[in-house]
Amino acid sequence: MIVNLTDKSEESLQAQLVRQIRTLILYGDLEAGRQLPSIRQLAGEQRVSVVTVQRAYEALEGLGLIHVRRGKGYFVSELSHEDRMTFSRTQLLARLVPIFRQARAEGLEASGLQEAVRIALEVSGRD
Amino acid sequence: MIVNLTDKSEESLQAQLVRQIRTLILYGDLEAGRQLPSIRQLAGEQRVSVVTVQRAYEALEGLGLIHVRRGKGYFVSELSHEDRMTFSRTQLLARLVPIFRQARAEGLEASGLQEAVRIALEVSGRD
Amino acid sequence: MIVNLTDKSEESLQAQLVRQIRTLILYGDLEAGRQLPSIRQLAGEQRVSVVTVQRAYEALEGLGLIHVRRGKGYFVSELSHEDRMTFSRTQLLARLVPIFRQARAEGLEASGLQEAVRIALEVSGRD
Amino acid sequence: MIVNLTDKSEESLQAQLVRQIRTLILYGDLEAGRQLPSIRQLAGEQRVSVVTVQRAYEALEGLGLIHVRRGKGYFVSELSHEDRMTFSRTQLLARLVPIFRQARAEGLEASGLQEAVRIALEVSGRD
DNA sequence: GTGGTCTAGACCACA
DNA sequence: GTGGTCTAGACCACC
Repeated sequence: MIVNLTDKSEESLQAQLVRQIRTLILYGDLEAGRQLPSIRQLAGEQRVSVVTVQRAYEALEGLGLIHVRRGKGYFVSELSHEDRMTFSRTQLLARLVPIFRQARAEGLEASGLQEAVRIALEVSGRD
Repeated sequence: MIVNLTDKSEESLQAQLVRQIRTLILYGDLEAGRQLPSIRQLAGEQRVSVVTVQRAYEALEGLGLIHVRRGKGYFVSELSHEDRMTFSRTQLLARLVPIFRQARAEGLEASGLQEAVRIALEVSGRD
Repeated sequence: MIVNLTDKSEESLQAQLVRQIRTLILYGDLEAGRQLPSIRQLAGEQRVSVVTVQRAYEALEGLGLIHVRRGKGYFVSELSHEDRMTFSRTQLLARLVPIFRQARAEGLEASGLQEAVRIALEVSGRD
Repeated sequence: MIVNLTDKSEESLQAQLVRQIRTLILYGDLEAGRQLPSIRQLAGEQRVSVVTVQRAYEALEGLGLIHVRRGKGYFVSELSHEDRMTFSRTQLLARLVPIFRQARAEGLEASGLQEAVRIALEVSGRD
């Protein structure tokens, strides 16, 4: 499983793990039912503490994206394509709303907001 | 100057100060050239450590929104309406792009993104 | 013999085996003197390790519900109907007391306790 | 703050902390708004790891019984007497139902259940 | 001072 | 082998 961790980011290692694995699952690179690397294995590979990986896995479990089978390991949960899209859209919405509120509070008009959104959509679509 | 701080938020006091003062300036409630409350005064009013205010002011200075005059205090920098809009839009853009990238990485199509944006714009407009 | 195991429960496989076989015996589905499936057979049927079944049988033996005959296998022990009821009631009592103690320590009055018990009895009786 | 930990119990240290502090709060020994001992202090006093205390505090926060103020510490949340009773009753109910179901599955009649409950209530009320 | 995060070991129950 | 729990250190941002 491919993840890239850096301690130069202001995002914690745990958070980086959660975000990246979340992406792998939602995008479909980790299909439902597949076993995740064991806590110890991933910790070893990524040179992080077991506790860090464990907490990341617990967080993903809390999101309903993975589940644990005692003595077996962690597995990707069953999510329909629709489930995944709904999940992504909900999370996206939760992040956008406060940002738009802030921008509005600073005096940006709807037209300015839309312009910024248009550019951001375009920029994010490249590369 | 009206700010509302709470130590129940997960946003740090410093971050709350920066965000709220930034909003006051960009929205125009604090016009250019006006003096900000002294560090000690604001700290006293808000029951907050001097260091917290100090660092918040430094952050705003780094953003180019305020400047210090030795021995006088902090003042709101000159920004044309256009400057303010540009500033807001730039900051907005910087926050939106990584979010959209993440959503795209999770498989959300342009149509799904736009749908979420449409809803978020509407929701954020109510207040 | 009918048991249902799942590795999605937080109850260990061993504990699930003990609880379910215990129920079969106490309810009378497994009459006294009857031979239990061999360790290997049950392990095979249930896709579970031999060790898991072994330990479950040992636990049931410790409870006095089954006994082993060297070279023959495990058998359901002789228990009169009254014995079974006494056993169930004793086990029930042992589980209820600490729970009630805890609730009392949290300030629940006798009336509140009884109300909760009344509801729990009703809810557990449906299905 | 008085807690008693033992590593002889099969209950984890974390769980013991959660249960005991929960009791102190619900019973009213720790009144609303009061600051809990700092993670480090409690860890030192009780000779447990900081992480153990931290996870216990996080669990209590998840239950809504305490909350954290950054850089200040953990504090007991505001709960009306009624809130506390509701909380206790709900938790109690959640523990009783599966126990009663199990007893019923083993053939205990309503009368037997009630008899056991009666005795348990009495026993738990002594000392 | 506070909590938040992290490390590198360790022991346990369970499979 | 797996996860669950624990320890005893450590560094950081924040107050």
